[in-house]
Amino acid sequence: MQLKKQFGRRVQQLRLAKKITQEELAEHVGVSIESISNIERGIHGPSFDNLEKIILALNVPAKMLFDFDEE
Amino acid sequence: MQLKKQFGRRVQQLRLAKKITQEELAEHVGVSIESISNIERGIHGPSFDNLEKIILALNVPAKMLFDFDEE
DNA sequence: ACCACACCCGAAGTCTAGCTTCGTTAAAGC
DNA sequence: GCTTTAACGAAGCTAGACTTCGGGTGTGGT
Repeated sequence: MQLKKQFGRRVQQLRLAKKITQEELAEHVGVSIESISNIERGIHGPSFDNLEKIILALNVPAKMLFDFDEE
Repeated sequence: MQLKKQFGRRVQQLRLAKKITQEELAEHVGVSIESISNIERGIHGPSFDNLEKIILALNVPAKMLFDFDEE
């Protein structure tokens, strides 16, 4: 429950750093914009396959998405 | 596909570092021993809720489970 | 004032894959 | 030879990831 929210905030931070919209990220990942919205708000986490796609779309090392200290 | 295997190996490494068996980890996480076995072999990744429980069970920061460089 | 954009937020339904329970096999240690 | 640990397959269940609908909010541009 805690982790989803922390992860969601991290996705949003890295997405904004890339200056792309939720819709653009959704297209790159291959999911709906609502799914990205839900992930960023911590409603639910991504599947492991989509986690990998998010990492590729944001072009960051995996551990950066779980590095909550350097927010 | 790539990520599940890397993640699985990392779980095994950190579990062995704690000197606990798959069965003990399974009990702490609250899943079956086969599920832990499948995760470590990269058959499937954990759900986000169980990912959080794995982090707690191994007592490591989340990013350490995705830090594949320091294997 | 109006429109477009970006996003939040439900509700309700679909469906994948995470998880389970069976069973078998095999290596390592004592 | 017994026990422990873990790999591995198959088959079924189910939670939750994901979807589509619809409505709402705030901002910036013209």
